[in-house]
Amino acid sequence: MSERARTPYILLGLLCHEPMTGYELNATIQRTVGHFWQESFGQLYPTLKDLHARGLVSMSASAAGGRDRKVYTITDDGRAALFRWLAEPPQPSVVRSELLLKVFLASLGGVDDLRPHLEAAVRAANAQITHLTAVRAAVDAEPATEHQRRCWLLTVDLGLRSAEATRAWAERALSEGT
Amino acid sequence: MSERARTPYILLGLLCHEPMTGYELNATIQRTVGHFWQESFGQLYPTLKDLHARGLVSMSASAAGGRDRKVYTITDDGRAALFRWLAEPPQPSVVRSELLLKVFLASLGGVDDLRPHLEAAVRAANAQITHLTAVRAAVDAEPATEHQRRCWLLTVDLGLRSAEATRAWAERALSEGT
DNA sequence: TTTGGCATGTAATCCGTTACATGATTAG
DNA sequence: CTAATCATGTAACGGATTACATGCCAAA
Repeated sequence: MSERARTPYILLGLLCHEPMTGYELNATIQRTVGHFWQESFGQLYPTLKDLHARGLVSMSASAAGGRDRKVYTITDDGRAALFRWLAEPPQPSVVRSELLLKVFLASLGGVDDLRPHLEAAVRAANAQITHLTAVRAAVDAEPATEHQRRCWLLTVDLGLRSAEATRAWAERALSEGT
Repeated sequence: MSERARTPYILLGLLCHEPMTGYELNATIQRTVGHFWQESFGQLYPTLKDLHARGLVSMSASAAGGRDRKVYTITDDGRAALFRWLAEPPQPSVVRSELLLKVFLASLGGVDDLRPHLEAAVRAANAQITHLTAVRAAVDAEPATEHQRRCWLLTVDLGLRSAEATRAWAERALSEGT
């Protein structure tokens, strides 16, 4: 398993809760950590295959009713690998904001070019706030321990703070006439 | 020029101000937009070559004193391509926070594993705030128009707000005992 | 003289997305 | 019947990083 790949760990982490298919893993990722993490099937399935080859997950295929279904279960080795990774300091995320790049370069041209971008940013931030507020409400309904819910809410909370910061920033920029 | 590549535009944008070498472009990127954008030489030099092949920049090589030096200047075509791109709605940035992933998965294991990560996040946010405060002070010393400075400060401002939001979040998480 | 800054580039690798390809089941 | 959901995968491509390779100039 390569050093920099992180897809394996989100999969191992979710499989720690319960065995799942690749399809279900994808849905769970979107539902729980979708606001700060995403995977594609093109990445997910090969990683699952690799994890299985390395013995970090076990797999039970059932072509029940003709529909393919491969349920993956985490192994002790998988759990050990996950916890080793969790203890390592997280790599700082690479930020690359196309919005800020266009804001920076807006000094070159007409100011009016910037307004639609900022207005879109406000709309996006509002949508994100709406979404995360709904997620926050939904967390309580989840069948999980108090501790699990608190960790999850923590991630939602930073998402909300970031979205609110972005909204406030964009609104101020708009009101100042850029 | 491929649809998704954005490296060409940061280069064209900076070359709009003044002709530069690849080496100088890299330094300028770090100094001005380093807090939300970064490039590597491995990406920069080939892109410059490509831009030249497409006539979006012109190049004058001078082996003055034995030291290689290729100064790139933006062309009218380059300026046109840049402004077309600037008018397009910015693509939302892909966020993938390893910190939040570990926070989310911390529900699985010991709470103590999370503390060092959060403390590191506070330190990183503080360092970022110190850095951006210095940048903000330095912008005034730059030889640029008022409008240019305002656009630049706008990007610094969002960086500061984000860093402050992250710091407040991490400190609260720590004080709540996770 | 040696370190650090200036200066340019290539090769290997890789993580990841998008598009493609296929098919069963279920609800309306 | 048909659309949405469940379900699994491959191939092509691509942007980007890292490591490698080279060499001059100036200052300490």
